[in-house]
Amino acid sequence: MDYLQGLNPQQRGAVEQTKGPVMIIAGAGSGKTRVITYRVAHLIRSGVDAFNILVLTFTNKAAKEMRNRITDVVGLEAKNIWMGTFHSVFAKILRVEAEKLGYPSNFTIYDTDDSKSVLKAVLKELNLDDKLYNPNFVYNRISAAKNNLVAWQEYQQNDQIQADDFQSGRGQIGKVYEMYVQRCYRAGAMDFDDLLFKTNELLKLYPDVLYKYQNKFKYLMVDEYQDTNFSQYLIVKKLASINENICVVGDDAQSIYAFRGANIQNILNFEKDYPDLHVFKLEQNYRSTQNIVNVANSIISNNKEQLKKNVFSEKDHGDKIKVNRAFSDNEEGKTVAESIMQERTTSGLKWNDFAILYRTNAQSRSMEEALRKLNIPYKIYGGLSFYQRKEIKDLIAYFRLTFNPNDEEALKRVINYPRRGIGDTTVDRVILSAGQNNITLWEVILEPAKYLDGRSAGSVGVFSTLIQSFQVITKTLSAYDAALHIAQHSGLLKDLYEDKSVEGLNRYENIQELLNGIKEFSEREDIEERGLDIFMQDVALLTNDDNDKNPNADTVSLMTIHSSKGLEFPQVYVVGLEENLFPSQMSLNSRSDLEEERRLFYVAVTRAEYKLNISYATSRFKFGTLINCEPSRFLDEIDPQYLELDFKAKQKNDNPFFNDERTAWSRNSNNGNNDTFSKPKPPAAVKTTSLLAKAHVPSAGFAPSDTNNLQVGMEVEHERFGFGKVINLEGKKPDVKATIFFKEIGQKQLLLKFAKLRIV
DNA sequence: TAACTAGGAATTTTT
DNA sequence: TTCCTAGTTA
Repeated sequence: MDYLQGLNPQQRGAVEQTKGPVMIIAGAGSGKTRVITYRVAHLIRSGVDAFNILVLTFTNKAAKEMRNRITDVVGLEAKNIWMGTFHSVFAKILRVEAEKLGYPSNFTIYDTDDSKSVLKAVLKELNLDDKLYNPNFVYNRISAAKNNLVAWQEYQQNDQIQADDFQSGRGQIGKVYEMYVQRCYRAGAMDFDDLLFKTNELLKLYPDVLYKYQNKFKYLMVDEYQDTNFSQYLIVKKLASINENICVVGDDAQSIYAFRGANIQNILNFEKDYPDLHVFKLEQNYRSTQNIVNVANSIISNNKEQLKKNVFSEKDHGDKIKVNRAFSDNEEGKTVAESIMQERTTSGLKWNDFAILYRTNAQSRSMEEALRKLNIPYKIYGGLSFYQRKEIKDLIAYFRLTFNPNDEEALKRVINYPRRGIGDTTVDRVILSAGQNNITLWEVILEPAKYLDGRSAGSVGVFSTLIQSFQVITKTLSAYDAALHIAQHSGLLKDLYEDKSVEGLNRYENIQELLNGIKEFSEREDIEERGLDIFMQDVALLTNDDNDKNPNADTVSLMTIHSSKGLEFPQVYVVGLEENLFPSQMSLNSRSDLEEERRLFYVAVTRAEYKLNISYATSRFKFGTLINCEPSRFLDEIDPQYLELDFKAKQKNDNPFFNDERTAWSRNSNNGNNDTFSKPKPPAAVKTTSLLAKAHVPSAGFAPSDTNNLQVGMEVEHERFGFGKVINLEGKKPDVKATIFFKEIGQKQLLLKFAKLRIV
């Protein structure tokens, strides 16, 4: 049991408590993965059959990493553990049991794009305005319903839900939900939420099936439990209800997916479900310096809803956290890039020791530009995943259609790509005809002469023959040969090959890469069935990092804070700490949303090992227009003793202006320093507040003065830059240039004919 | 049927 | 600002 050495008492307790319900509260950087892997290893070493263990994660990456690490400890036996994402594990079970629910076992899994496309078709058919019935909105509403196990019938009957929908003028959502479900069913397709929803249905309707899996999975572990939704919660609860050997691991402070239906109460209330629960708190942070951990703690202490814990670090105090203020988003990028450049030269770090984290993807642009100017290699994580690229989806749609010709989304995608003369009009006719005759689209296509007029019948006939030929060849060819055949004979490969643009070349290479992936799959020896159909079963559940070409390249990492969860970097830059950006404007309406933003900030801060830089800009471009920004309220919440303010304002004592009345500088008390959201502050914090001067709010009734008689030494107010003193005037009218020292942002040169100045 | 153009929207996103 | 979609025109 050598692996037990080197664990702290809490970690060891969590590993050794293998019986009964266990909750592990794992603070950031507390060695969570290690504990889970050792715990599973320990189960096996203690004689538990690996076949009886189920480990659920949220990402493929986490599952893969965990399996590798368990293999390191217990060897090949690790292969027999059921380990994977909620979606992949239950998709696997659903394929076995599908017929009980009226689905084919090779049902298609619709991704979000497919789902939205179905919704658009339904909205169109119901003649609903898709401004009001925004497909994204409707999708989220239906998704939320499914995640809370509200079926469409119930949705339509629930007074509260109906009242909400009617109040927002969207009374037809229930009807849309119903039709959406029927469309998916007709297409032999389940969406992501269905994989969990239908699993619940299965376990509810078939007690024998439930019993079978309860006995199979005698030991359950769930990672990132704070991110489970109700649907997931109930599956886990049911499966565990006989043996109650359930261990959940999570950190309520890092719950950042409530907006997708995650229910933080699942972890907060776990004790109520299992009164004889063993709780282990992993509180020692092995990742970050004390300063960083303390900053994180001071942030999260502003949240009301949380489990008590005391995260601490025994590392050095480390540097204080630098806070930088920039004039603009570009300036912010420049400062970050220069800082990275300098840090790397002085510290001997590699590029991939640095990460830039932001709240929204749009912020990457200014960072990228600045990095490019300094020739710093970088990589943006997130964005469009490999499997979401158009060309990949196109080819996969051919595969999907081959195995499940009822898959209408796949059909619509490829029926006229590459172009074969089947336009929208023809497709509409097919859809209409299917509706009139109460048959599937595929059945219409199989007999075009019967349902369509001459010209379109011909081209549709060619298409159906093509797909049927694919159905035949996939029966005999290997996955790779079949995939290549389809890529070639569909005309897709040729179409891409003929596009000689850079993007076209890229697309062609992506297809090659997909084919290579399939080739690898066909040659795998650890699985028996290696047909293209088997490859296809999981493909909808693959994402981004399942296809990272060279994960070890030495580049600076750029990503949203959401995608940084679980990662760590020696030096981290968190940018854009501004009101309405972080916290996001959309989160300001409710305490729970704001608390989620704060947890997000907590996640960002705890990514850093020993250097953390935070920055904000006082102005930035948003949708093409320059807007003023105020520093984030989160900055005020940090205990200032851990901060180092890295901008001009800190030299304020040298500045004669600061002897003036303070009122003009410090923010008025209801401005960001909102007592509803933050605790009362010690005096020190108030002082900091004035340092983090927000963008200037013009005095009431601000009106520009006539500046013809402006003299050196006069005090002025600028709409954006605030109050300042004229230091110099040069040039002839009308091109007089004034040098003004602004109290808040420092020296600026302004052309009087443009500048809107009020003489104070 | 296909290419072009103008208008509108634009957090976060493990599956 | 950019990106996407829907509508228009050739």
